[in-house]
Amino acid sequence: MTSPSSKRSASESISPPPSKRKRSCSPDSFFSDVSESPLYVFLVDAKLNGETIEELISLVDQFNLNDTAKSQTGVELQLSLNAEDADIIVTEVRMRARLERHLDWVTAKQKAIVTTQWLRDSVRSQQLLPCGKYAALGELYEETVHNCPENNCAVDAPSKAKKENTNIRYNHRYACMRNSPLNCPNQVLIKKLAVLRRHRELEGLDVQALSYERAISVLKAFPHHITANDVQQVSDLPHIGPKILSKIEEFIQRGDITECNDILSEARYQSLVAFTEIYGIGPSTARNLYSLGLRTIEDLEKHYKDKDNAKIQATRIQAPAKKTFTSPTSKLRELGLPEMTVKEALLLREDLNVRIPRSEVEEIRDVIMNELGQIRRGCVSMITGGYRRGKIESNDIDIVISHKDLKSGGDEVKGLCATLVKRLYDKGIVTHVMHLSSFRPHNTLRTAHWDSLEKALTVVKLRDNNNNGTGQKQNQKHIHRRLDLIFAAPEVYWTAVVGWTGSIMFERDLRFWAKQEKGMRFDSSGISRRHDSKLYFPKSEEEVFELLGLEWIDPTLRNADM
DNA sequence: CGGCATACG
DNA sequence: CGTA
DNA sequence: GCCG
Repeated sequence: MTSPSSKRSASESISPPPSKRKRSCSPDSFFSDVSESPLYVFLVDAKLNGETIEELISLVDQFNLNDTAKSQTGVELQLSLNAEDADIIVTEVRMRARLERHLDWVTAKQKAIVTTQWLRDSVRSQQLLPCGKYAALGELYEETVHNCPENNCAVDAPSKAKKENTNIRYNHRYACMRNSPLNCPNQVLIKKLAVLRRHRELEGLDVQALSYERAISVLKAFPHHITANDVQQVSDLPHIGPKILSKIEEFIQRGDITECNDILSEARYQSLVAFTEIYGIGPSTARNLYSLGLRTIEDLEKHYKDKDNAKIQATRIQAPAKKTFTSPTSKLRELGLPEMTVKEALLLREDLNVRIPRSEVEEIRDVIMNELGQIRRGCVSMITGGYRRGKIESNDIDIVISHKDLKSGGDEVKGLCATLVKRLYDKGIVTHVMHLSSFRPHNTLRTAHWDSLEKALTVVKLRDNNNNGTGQKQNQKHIHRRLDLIFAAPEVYWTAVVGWTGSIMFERDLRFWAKQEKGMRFDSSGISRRHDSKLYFPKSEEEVFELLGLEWIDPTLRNADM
């Protein structure tokens, strides 16, 4: 999968202007007579095995033998021997560099470049389908749509000089192949769809919630404001099906979505949203509390008043008496750290819902790393999460920590997580520890993973050292902040960085892509091959992407969530 | 019609 | 189930 | 709810 020879750079090179082979749009083509000039199809054999090639060739024959198909489209298909003379390029290649080994970029831009699925579906449906959904390269999406034989008679005249083609990777099926900026031209629409998504999630309709999440993610990468003219293009996007498209159409027409307003006015929705803002209360618990008749945060406070030592996990209403959960208490208790209770989560709620400016994220990082420096030398760290994706304000702070020494570093960081957290707690910097994991003992049964990651989910509050001796209470500068510390062995540092940079949808699709298309397993503590569990240790973030066969995407373009 | 990320407590 |  |  490495490309040794053709390391041609991104510059457009040499080749003469390719013969502009434009299909005729003469009125003749509208009659059911098959036009004299066939539609030329070029198969890029890269990544196709012999069996697939045979299949594709026989599909072409099948199309030509099908009278319905021929009369509906008015063309025959003809395999082309070179890309230049073709109208449409069929390929399984998904990346520019790889494609450029088979045809030059200037030519590519004048063709419709589609996946093999386009051919399959076109033949099956006996017509030439729109290319948008089948564009093989996101980078050439516009060109593919424009050069698609299906529409090149219809939409030629008003071809507005489309220039804003710099953010072209937006139509891929996987979020990890799209450029998703922090803010996009369709934020208003997305915000309304997010209400539908949240509603499905709160009501336990996880699968529908996921669909909305994906649709939102796709729209997040869409490069321009959607108007009535774009409906076709939008419906061609992946993960936009009939249901969600109809919502989008409603929004285009009315500037609003009825179901969204209905949901927002539901008392139940409002309560569930409020409940789940408390750390440790998710959709299921929220619904249970609601069914007990509780409606407001005040109701919750009253409800938890007596049993104020209730652990957050104990909030379940219908205890499934069968399973006796082993108390997840042990680790914290060992270190003399108090557990998180609902009561405390309620007290923290206000603070934790306040966004954290970048400067304070850095301030906290500095304090933490200063403390760490006093117990271990040679540690390295990176702030990941929303901060790294460029957010002006973060919900929490994620710091990935490792050691600069690739060889001895694993031992250097082993156990460090608990040690550091204990120290920070004793100093009053860490006020709460919601979760603390240590190195798992090597599991000989499931050898796919080994011990490599420690993490602590904490709450911190920095001291306000603004005392001028009078002891007067000034405005408290610092409030409680959520801080996640992730300790990674040096070999998996970059994997952890990618894994903790997000966004969530980006991560899910990274793993999904790795599984579906690469037979790999990705988790923040390692990358491995699925069939033999061979492990990989990328030495930079770029190498992580390369290993997974992905183009590197800048962290600020990984904002695939709302 | 099955699958949808993955792991841990 | 909740969290990342 | 959408995809393969």
